[in-house]
Amino acid sequence: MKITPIMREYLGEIYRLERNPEGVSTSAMAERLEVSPSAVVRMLRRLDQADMLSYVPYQGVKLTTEGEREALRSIRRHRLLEVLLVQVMGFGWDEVHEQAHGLQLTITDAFEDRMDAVSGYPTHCPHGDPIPTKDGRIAATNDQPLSDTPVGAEAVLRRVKTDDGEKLRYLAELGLRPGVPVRVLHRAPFNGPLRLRANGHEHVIGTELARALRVEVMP
Amino acid sequence: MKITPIMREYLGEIYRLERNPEGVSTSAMAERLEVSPSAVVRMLRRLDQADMLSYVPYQGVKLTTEGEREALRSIRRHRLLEVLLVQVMGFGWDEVHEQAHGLQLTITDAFEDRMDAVSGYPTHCPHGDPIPTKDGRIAATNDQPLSDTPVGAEAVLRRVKTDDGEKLRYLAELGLRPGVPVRVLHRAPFNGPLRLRANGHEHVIGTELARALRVEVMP
DNA sequence: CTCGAAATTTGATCAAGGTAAACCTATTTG
DNA sequence: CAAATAGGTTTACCTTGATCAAATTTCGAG
Repeated sequence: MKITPIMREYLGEIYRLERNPEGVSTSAMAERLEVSPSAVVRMLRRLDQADMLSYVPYQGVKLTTEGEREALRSIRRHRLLEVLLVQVMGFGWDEVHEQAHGLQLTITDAFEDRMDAVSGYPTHCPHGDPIPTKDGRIAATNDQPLSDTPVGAEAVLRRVKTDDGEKLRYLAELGLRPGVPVRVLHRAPFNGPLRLRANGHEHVIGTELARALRVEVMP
Repeated sequence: MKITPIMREYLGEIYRLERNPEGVSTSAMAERLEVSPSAVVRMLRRLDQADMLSYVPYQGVKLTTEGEREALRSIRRHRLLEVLLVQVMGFGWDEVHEQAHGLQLTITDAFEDRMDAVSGYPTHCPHGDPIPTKDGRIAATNDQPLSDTPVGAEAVLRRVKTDDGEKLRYLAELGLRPGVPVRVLHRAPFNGPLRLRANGHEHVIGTELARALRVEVMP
C-alpha cells in the first residue's frame, strides 16, 4: 500500500503529539493540521490500513515503526523548510509554520537536499527543535520548561514550543531566541510571573510564556 | 464562484497554449499538465461554469478577460519559482519546470513577494520568457526562431522554447543561454543543420533545436 | 448511577485525479 | 462519393482527501 504526501504529513503531526503531555486526540490533530475532525478520523482508518499506525475508535492511536520512519521524514522536511524560509527567504519565525505546512506537500526529494545545502546543513529549526537526519535519526532534547527552572539558575534557551504568531513576535522583540543565555532572577509565588536577565536586559515573563520556553540548565 | 490554485494552473497553461501555433487541444493540455485528458475535460467544464473561459465540446476553448488575469497570476508564480530554483536554490534550468509546476499550488502571496525580492526582481525566467507584473501586465516578446534567421545575421539569443531536459542540458553545455550574442554562419539546404558562432566557439545545431531557439536580430 | 456536555465517529456531498469505454471528426480508401 | 477507420474527445464509474450535519460514545458532575 502506497503512502501519499498528505498521509506523511498526518504521521508527522501525530509523532509530535505523541511526545506531548496532552496526548494525541482527534481534535488536537484536526486543529494542528487545520482540517476538520472528520477528515482526521477517515485518515486514521487509512493509515491503520496501511500499517502506519494502529487505531481503535474512541481509544487512540499508536504509530508503528514504519509509521515513525515516515513521520520523521515529514518532520525533517517541515523543519528544513522553516529554516529555509527564515534564513534564505527572509521571513520572520512567526510566519513559517503554516507555510512549511503547505509547501511540504509539493517539494521533491531533490528540493529537500538543495534546501539542506543552501541553509548550511542546519541541525535545528528556527524554534530550536532538532531536524531529523536523512536516515531517520533525531537528536534527543535535554531541556526543561523555564517555568520549572529554579531561581538563580544559569541556563541557555534551547526551544520555543509555540506556534502562536503573537507570542513569537513578542519573543523576537525581546531577543529571546534559541541559543541565548538567560538567568532566572525571581519568581513570584502562586505561578506568578518570572523575572529574568538575557542579552543584558531584564524581562518579566508570564507563566504561559514561561511554559513555552525550554532551557538547558548549565552547571 | 471561487477559484482554486489548481484551476489557476490550468488557466496558465491554456494561456500559454493560446499563443502557440499548435493551438489549445485537450490532449496538449493534458500532456503539459501531466494529467489525463479526461481530467482536462472535467476541469474545462468547471472553468466554463466559473466564467474563466468559454468551452464548447469538440470545438475548443477561449479565455475570458477574468480568465486571462488569473492565468497571468499563475504564470508569474511559475516563472518566479523557476528563477528562485535556479538562482537561489542552485538547480539547473533543465530541472525547474516540473518542480515549479508542483510548488505553484502551495505557495502563498507572501512567498511570491519574498521570492521576487530575493531573486532581485527578475523580469524574465531562466528560459527567457517574460514574467508578468503583479498587476497582470506582460512584456511583449520580439524574437524569431533561429531557424528562420538569415545567414550572416547578428542576433541575441532571447528565449529557449522547450521543456525537454535533454535539450536544455545540451544547450547549457554549449553556453547557449538567453542574452548570449550569436551569429548565423551557414545553413545547409532542405532544413539542414545550421552553423553558428557564440561565446567565441562554433557550433552546429540541428533543425529541431534551431526551432526552439528564439533570437532578436540586431540592426 | 444516571444525565448531559463534549468529543468522536459516521453519512452524504464536493473537488480533483485515474482508467476504460463510448463517441465525434476527419482522412483515407474502395 | 460513401464507408471505414484512426485519433482525439468525452462520458461513466471509481479513488483520495476535504467539508458539514447528524448520530454516537465517553466521561465527569450531581
